[in-house]
Amino acid sequence: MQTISKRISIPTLRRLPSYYHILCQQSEIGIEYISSASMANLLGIDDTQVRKDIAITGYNGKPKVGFEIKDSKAHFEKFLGFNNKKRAFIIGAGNLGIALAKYQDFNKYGLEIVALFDNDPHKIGLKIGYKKVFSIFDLTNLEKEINAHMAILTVPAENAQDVADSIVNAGIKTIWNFAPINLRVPDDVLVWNQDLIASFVTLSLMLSSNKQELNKEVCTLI
Amino acid sequence: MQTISKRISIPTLRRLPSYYHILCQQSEIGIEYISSASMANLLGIDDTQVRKDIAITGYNGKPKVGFEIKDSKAHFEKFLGFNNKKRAFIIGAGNLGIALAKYQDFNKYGLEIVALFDNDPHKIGLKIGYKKVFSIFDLTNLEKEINAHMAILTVPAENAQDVADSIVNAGIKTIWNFAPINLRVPDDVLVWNQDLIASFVTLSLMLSSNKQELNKEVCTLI
DNA sequence: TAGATTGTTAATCGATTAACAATC
DNA sequence: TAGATTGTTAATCGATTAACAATC
Repeated sequence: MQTISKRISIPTLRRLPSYYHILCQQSEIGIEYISSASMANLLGIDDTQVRKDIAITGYNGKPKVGFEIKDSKAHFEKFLGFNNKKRAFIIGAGNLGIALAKYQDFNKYGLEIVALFDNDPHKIGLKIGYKKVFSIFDLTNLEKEINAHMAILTVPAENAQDVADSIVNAGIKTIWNFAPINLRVPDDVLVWNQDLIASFVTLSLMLSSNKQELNKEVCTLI
Repeated sequence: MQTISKRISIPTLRRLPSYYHILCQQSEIGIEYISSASMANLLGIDDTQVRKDIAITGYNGKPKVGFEIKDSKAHFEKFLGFNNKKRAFIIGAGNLGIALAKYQDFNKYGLEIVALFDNDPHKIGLKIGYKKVFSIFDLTNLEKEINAHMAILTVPAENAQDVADSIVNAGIKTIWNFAPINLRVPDDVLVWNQDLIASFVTLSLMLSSNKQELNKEVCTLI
């Protein structure tokens, strides 16, 4: 298990997966080494940033040659915790909840979706792939049994606060929130907002207000 | 039409939708005024930030009372461009593409999804709600006819670069990219990454590395 | 060796927060 | 009026970028 000594800033944490994506892409085309300058160029950022970010994860490049792709890729896989599975419940078996439940790739990155929950009697008992849809009233019991690390909240905005309360009551401490709403939760619960509406609105603001500056800009929304 | 004099920073742009969410919530419970301190408290940020952010959109609060909710809500609706419809194509009629196509709320916020595209002959011709699935080969022609403002890319990572090339060739200048991959596009094309895998990875890094600091923290991922 | 690229320290830049006069 | 809250200027903080010695 990796021990992180220095605190890693959120901007850095957000960039780490991008480096991993690049290492994968380069690995596939059979390249052995890549420089921080190449990575920076692909991402539209500064090369010093790349070296600093990678350094803080505890990996070292080689002067003169750069970063060994296979080796650093393996390092990232360990550091990013792909083998350390996090169990999650999806709360809300609507279109988005089902789409996320069916998204196979999550597994490769350490996310194991174990079940779905809904309040619609017609949905309870259904199977999404191998994952069963349970009644929201069974959440507390199943959490006791399975001890999921997080709840992925994909219910309509109107119900999101009530459902968040149930999640908190069930003892789950992390909510990945897809509802376009500001949840009120106790201090020890982490809410990670993934508001696609806000994301779209921000994008369209960028388009209308900052158009002249967009060239060469690639925006990451994590 | 709103004219923006000062450039608005991306962190500010990302916070604007949150203020709107709060105004909506407060409006529903019938409150007339809200102070920047209350909003800041709900979002876990500083109240000066709230006042500065709102000021830059051209709205003014009232000393002693705060921000008039109905009025500022209307201001935000105009400023955030909800009535200025942006037409979009969804490229990739998989689970996620279909979920987004069925998401009614986008319309209220100015996003009009007009059609879907796929390369699977079994999907071409299907209707998702009122939206038809076209062949990816029809993209250029339909873009000439409809002039969509953006492409929402929801194909598997393996095909994302090829499909992005088609999107660029069709003349679309904005890509909202849900594929977990770094796209290469010409300088005049904006890529807005919405990589849910990277988002999950960042979240799990937060959980493992910064656990002690998470209290009271609410994270927005836009 | 010379040249390229690293890791790291110092400088810059910009965002956040503090302080406070202006205002209803 | 007094008190609360605003808008804004100044100070702080932290992230990004520049500079450069160390290294293979």
